[in-house]
Amino acid sequence: MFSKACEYGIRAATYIALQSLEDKRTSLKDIARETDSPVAFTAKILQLLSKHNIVNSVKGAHGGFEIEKENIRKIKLSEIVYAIDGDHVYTGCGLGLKQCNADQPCPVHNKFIAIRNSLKTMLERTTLYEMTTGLEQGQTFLKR
Amino acid sequence: MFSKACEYGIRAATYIALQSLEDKRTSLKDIARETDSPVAFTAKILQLLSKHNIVNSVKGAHGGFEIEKENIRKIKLSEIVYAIDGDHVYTGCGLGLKQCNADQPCPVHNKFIAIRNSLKTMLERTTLYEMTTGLEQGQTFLKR
DNA sequence: CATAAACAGGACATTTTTATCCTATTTAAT
DNA sequence: ATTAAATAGGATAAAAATGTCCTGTTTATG
Repeated sequence: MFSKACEYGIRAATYIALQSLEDKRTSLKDIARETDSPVAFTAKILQLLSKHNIVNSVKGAHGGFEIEKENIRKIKLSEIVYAIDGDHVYTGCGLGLKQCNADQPCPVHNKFIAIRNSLKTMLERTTLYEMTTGLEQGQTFLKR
Repeated sequence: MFSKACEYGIRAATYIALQSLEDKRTSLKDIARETDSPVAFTAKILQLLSKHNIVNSVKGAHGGFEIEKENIRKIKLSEIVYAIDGDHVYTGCGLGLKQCNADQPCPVHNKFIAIRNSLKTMLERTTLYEMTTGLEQGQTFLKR
């Protein structure tokens, strides 16, 4: 569904959100450990998320990553996916045709549209905040 | 959604089905041309589909690929996807966790399950025959 | 001011996916 | 029998994705 980079990105953003809710800034090292992701690769992805203003990065000693509390309930999964994987998930043809639309559709155009729309809707409706609920109580997990 | 190989595979199988409905056996060369796919790569994919008994390959002069007519209405898209991409589409965790299930779910487990189930159902319900309708009349396309 | 902790980013390495090439084998037709 | 048209399959190449390393810069703190 998503690239590895995107999977790591969602997990990282979720962990940062969880920490930010407790006013804790968190370091790359911690993020990678708590999401079971490769450190240096995660660094690249966080740079991306930072450039897209999804996370704030703070340099220097006591630096790290954080998300403004008020944004945690605003940021949607769709924004993270878009920042990392682009809009391919939403727009690309299921059979890989370059040109595939209502006028010149592939044989499964409409069926794929339906699936993709539900995926799109889901991603657009799911907030980072929602992602964090359950993590504290060990009901959901970001690694394993 | 699917790998390139799988996209080519679905397009190839659909074209072969279309030809087989008219009792025409079709060659790799034709398939690749009519689905705008790389010839040699398509050959590999057709070997896979042949091993999975989705298409029949006939060697030698006047050889090529075909699908038994009675099977065209039986073969589902899900079988083609499974032959090429395996079951990853259905089973893998949306956030890439190795272990993700109802007991130890990732934060979007249920939401992904829903999407994937609708994808699974769609693939299991769509037959190769259904893929071919519309191609003749230029209502749907396998290239472009 | 010096030091250590932390991110930024370029360069490089590895792995996977995609794609090509070549030779062998099969088979119809002359 | 020979030839030409096909697929099979191993080896190789190219491209993309994933992952690592190193140096530079920033910043809090002693």
